[in-house]
Amino acid sequence: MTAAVERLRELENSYETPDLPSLSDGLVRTLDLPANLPARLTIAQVAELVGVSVHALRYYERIGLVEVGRDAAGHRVYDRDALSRVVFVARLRMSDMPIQDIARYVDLVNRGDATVPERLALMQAHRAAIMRRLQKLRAALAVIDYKITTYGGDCSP
Amino acid sequence: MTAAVERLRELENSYETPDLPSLSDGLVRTLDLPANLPARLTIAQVAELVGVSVHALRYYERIGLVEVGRDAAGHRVYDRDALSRVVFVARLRMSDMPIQDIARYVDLVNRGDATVPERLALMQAHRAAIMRRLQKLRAALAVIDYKITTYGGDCSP
DNA sequence: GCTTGCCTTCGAGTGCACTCTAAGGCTTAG
DNA sequence: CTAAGCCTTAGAGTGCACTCGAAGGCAAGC
Repeated sequence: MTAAVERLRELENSYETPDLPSLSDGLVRTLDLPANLPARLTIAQVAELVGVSVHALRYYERIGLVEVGRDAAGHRVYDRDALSRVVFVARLRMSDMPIQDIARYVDLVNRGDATVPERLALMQAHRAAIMRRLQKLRAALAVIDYKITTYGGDCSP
Repeated sequence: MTAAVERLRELENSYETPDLPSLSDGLVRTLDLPANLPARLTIAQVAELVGVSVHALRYYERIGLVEVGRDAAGHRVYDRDALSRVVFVARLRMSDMPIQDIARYVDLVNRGDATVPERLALMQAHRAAIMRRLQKLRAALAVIDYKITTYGGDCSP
């Protein structure tokens, strides 16, 4: 558990975590859920915790990304499992994975162990997409820095 | 001119250009336009060169991001200026700057030198946005790598 | 008992950035 | 002469990912 967190930090640092203040992205940047969380959360609490809107949470449920139970009053009750799922989905969204791909992945998980290779392939493809995105962003950043430092402020490339 | 290109490379490298094959992003990653380009290009040539669709180019013109001349037949003629502008816009889009912000910037440029500080501020704000985006992507990448390496393939966070 | 404030559903609406369609014009090749 | 293959316009359509609205349920506080 703590080892997992350490490994995460390690991986994260190996990609040059910058010196900017690390914005709180809700739970999305922790690997294990905090142990002191209540076992059953309301939709508002999950939204706050994970950093997405309640609207988005309901939407995720509607399109089948998460299953969430209900209490006697018909209100959603997020248990540990549901919270895990939400955090997972939020992470993938954070890296711009299209909802459709996330849905596909979730579907594969629901289909059972036979789909493991396909899931892995999906993740690896997404990893490659993130790498490309990073590359482009870094290039853009370099251009913008060039523009800022040399100054000028015109519209030339 | 060559010094400028060198400086760009330098900046780019200072952000750890990864070892992935650098995708051809049209002209968007070069600082100076190649000298051997024809002085007047058709919309299709610009689209090919810059890596955006002709539809997008027309759209950019329609919303006022670029001004483009016409030939006798009413066809668009992109001169050096227009091409510069397009490359500039494409670069900003590449880093996910919203069209509205780009339009604002272009508008400031058209307004003249008095707007220079505001333009600089806009660029700096955008730079900060890119840094945040990079940060999030790196974090997401770390999580995904963790998932891929430890394997498992489930939906837990 | 009523207001406040959270929650519910379903369906419709929004914003962004294109993307495409329809109807037509010019130019060159066969 | 005509067909191919570019281009033009205005306006409508698309896909994504939410986001909101309307109408109503339930529980706590005044």
